Amino acid sequence: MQFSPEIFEKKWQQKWQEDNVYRTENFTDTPHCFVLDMFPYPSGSSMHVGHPRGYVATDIYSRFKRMNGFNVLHPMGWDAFGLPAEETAIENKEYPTETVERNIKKFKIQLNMLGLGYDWSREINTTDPEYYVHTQRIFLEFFKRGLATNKTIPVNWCEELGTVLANEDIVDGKSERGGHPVFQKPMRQWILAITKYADRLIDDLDLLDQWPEKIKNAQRNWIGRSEGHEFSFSTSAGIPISIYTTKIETLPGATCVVVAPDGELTEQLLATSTNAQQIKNYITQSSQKTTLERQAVTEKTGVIIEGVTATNPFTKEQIPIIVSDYVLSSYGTGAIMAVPAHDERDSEIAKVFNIESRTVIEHDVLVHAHALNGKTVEEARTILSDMVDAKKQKRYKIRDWVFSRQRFWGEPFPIVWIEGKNNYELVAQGPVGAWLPKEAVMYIHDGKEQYAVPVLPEFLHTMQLPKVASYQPTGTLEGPLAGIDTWVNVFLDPTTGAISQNKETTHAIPARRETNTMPQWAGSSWYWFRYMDTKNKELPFSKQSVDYWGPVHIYAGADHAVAHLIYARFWHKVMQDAGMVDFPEPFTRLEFLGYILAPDGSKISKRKGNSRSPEDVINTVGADAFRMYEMFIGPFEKSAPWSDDGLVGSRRFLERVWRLHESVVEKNVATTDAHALSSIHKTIQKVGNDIETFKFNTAVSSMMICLNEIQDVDIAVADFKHFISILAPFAPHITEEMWHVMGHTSSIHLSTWPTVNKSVIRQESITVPIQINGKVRSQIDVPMDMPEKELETLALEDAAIQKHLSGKTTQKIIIVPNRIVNILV
RNA sequence: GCCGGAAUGGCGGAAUGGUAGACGCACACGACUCAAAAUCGUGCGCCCAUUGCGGGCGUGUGGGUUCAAGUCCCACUUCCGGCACCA
Repeated sequence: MQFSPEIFEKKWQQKWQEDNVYRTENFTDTPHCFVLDMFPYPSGSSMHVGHPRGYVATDIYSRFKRMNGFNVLHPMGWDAFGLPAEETAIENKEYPTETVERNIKKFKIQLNMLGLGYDWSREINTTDPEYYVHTQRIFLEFFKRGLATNKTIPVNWCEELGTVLANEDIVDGKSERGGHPVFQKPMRQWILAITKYADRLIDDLDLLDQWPEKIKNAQRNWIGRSEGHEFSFSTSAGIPISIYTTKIETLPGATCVVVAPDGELTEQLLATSTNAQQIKNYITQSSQKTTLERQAVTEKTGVIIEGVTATNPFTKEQIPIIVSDYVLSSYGTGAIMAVPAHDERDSEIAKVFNIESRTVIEHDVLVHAHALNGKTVEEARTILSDMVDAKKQKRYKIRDWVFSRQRFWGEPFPIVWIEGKNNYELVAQGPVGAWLPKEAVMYIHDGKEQYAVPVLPEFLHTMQLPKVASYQPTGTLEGPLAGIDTWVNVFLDPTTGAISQNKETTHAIPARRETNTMPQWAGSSWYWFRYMDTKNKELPFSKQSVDYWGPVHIYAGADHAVAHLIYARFWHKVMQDAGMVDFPEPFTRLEFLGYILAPDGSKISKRKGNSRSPEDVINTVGADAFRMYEMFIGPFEKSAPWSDDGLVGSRRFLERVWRLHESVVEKNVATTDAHALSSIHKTIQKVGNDIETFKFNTAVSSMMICLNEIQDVDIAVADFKHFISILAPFAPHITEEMWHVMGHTSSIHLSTWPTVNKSVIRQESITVPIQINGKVRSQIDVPMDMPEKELETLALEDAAIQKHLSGKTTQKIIIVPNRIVNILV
C-alpha cells in the first residue's frame, strides 16, 4: 500500500473529534499537567508556516504527558478584542463580530489540519459576553482596591488610531499597531496602578527558576527600579524645586537645575521669570514633538529661566534653572540637578549654555568639594543626604498602565458616573458601598463633581457592548460609545445598585455609562484560569478548579516579555490579593519560541510575500511531515529559516517508517535483532528526556538514527510498536494508522508510553579511543567496564600505538574507563 | 550607552571537560531503468599524500587553566534581540 497521508490524516482528525479523544475532565487522582499556548488573535491575515511551531511543540508535550498517565489540560481560545481585530474589520467595512467569527472559523480549520489535540469543549473567546463579563468582574476587584483610578496624566495619544496607548503599545517611538506617530499629552484616563506592584513583580522573578533569563531580564529592565534620594533646591522665586538623583555624592558638582517643560513647576517658575514668552514658545514647541522625534533628538535644546536662580544646597552657589525636554515630567519629580562633569546628558546641555563642568570625584574620592575633599563616595553620600535632609526613594521606569481606549471593540468598563457628593454618599450606603475604593474616583466637570460608581457583579449583564450603527473612532476623549444616548444615559438605583434604561424607581438617580473601553490586553491577562472552569456563570473560575489545575505548568509562546507577560503577572497578583488564587505566580515554566524566518533569513512579512501557508505545505507533504520538520528545524527557542528542501527529509523519514511497518507486519518475526532492540530502548529514553526538556530537534534526529539502525534487520511487531509509540506525539496520524493496521481498535494517543528496558540497552562492548599526547592514534573494542589495568595493557599492545611509541618513553598514562586512554610521552 | 544571547562544514544544526561536525539538506559518483523520477548504495571540514597506510590544520580573535577545551577562566571582535534623554 502506498503511503498516502492525504487520505488518512483527515480520517483520523474526524475520528478524534467524534471520539472526544482529547477531552479533559477536572479532578482526577492521577497527576495532572496544564500545558498552555499563547492564544492567538484571529486577525485577517492568514497563518504562515511560523505560527504553528509553538502549537506543535505543546501538542507533542501534551500527548507525551498523557501517554505517561497525566491528566492533561491543553485548550485553545481566541484573543479577539482590541485594535488588530477592529482595524481589520474597518478595512473590510464590516462589523467586528463578523470579522472575528469568520477568522476564528478559518484559524480553527487550520489548527485542526495540523492534527493538534485540543479539548475544544473548553474553547474560549474574549469577545464572548459570557467571557468578558468576568473580565469586567475582575476589573471590579482592581477598582475596589483603589488600583483602578481615573486621572489626568501625560499619556501617549495616537491621532491615526484615535486613542491613547500604553507605553507597552509603543515600539520604537511609534504605535505598535500600524506604526503611527504618538504624542505626549495630558489626558484624563483610566489607570491601573501597576507601579504599586513593581517591587513584587521584580522580586518574584526570583521564584521563576523555570523561566528564560532573557525574559526575566527584559522585565527587570522594563520595570527599571532605581534607588536614590529626593531633596529640594530653594529658588530666588521662593518656589522650591524637588529633585530626584541616584548620585547624591555629585551634588557639589551640580551647576544647574533642569526642569521638564510640561510640569506644573515650570508653569509656576515661568510666572516670575523675565522671559516668559520665550519659555512658553519652547514649551509649545516641545509638546508638538512626537515620541519618535523626542527619542531621535541628538542635540539638547532648552531655555534658561531668566530672573530666577536656584541655590545649590551644598555650595550655596546661585545656579541657573533651565527648561529642557530631555527631562521627563513623568519620571521622578520632573526636575533634576545637572552635574555636567558626571553625566553625559547634563554635559551636553551645559555646553549649550556655557555652564561650568566641575569634576568632583576622582578615583572614588571627592575633589573640588570644599569640606568633602578626600572623602570617599560612600562617606559623601551619607554626609550630603543628612545635610540636605534627603529622603531615600525608589523609582521605577514602568508607568502606571493607561487602561482606557477611545475605541469601540473592547470590554466596556463596569462603571457609571454620577454627579454630586450627595448622590455618591447615598450610593455608598447601599450594596454598592462594599465595592467602593477608600478614596473616591472622581473629577470635576464644569464645576460639578463626577463620581465613578461600579456596576455590581449581578448587574454586569447590563454592561454588554451594544449594537451600534457606526463604531469608527471619533478622535475625542470619548469613545464611539459616547454617540449613543441609550448607552450613555441610564439610571442607578442606590438601594440595589441596579442599572436601568428608564427611571424605574422614584429614588433612582441619573447616571452616565463610561464610554471608553478596555485595551486589547485585558482579556488575555487572566484567560488561562477560564480554561479551568469554562462554564462557570457566577465567577471567572471556581476556587476548586484553580486549586486543582493551577498554576500553569508550561506556558509556551513568542516573546511578549514586556507587555502580556508583565500584565498577566500583575493581574495574577491582584487576583491573589483578592483571594481568588493562593499561589504567587501564574506560569511555573515558560518556554520561549523562536521564529521561523523566510528562506533568506529575513523576517516573514505579508508585504514581502516570502511566506508559505501551512495548508500549502500540508497539501504537499502531509501534516505529520510538516510537524516533524517544524521540530527538526532547530532548537525550539532559536529562530531558523524555513527551507522546502529540508522539509523533504521529514517526508522521506515517514515514508521509510511506513515501508518498514509494512515489512515488519508481513515478515512477522518472533525475535528482534539484539542491537536493534537496544537501539529502540535507547531511543525511548532519549526521546522522553528530550520532550521533557523541549529539545524536539534532537528527539527527531534520535528517531531518525534509530530507524537507520533497525530498518534492515529483524524486528518483531511488538518491539516495532514501541518505536511507533514514541513517534506518535510527533506524527499523530501515520502512527494512528499503523497502530490500527497492527490490530488496535482504540487510539494510540490514549495508549501508554513504552517502558525503557534498561537491560537491553546495556552494551556488551565499547569502542575506546587511544590518544598519544592528546591526539587520537587508535581505537580498540573492549568489553564494557574493563578495569584500568587491562585497558592499559591492551592500549599499549595495539599495533598502531606501538608504531607511534617506538623510540619514545612513556611518561604517564591517563585512563578513564569506558571513555579514553591518553598516553603521554 | 545599558542589559541579555549567539558565533561550529556549502546550509539547518549535534556534541555530561574525553574520537568535533551526530541527524537532515544540498552536492558528487554508482546500482536499478530504454530513459527520467522515485528508491537504494558510497563519498562528502580544509590542506598535503593518495600505489598502501597516513600526516598537518581546524569550532569568531588573542591569551590562560588542564593529561585533554567547541565546552571552564580572562581580554577582545562581530552579529542578533531587548531597553534607552528614566537623572
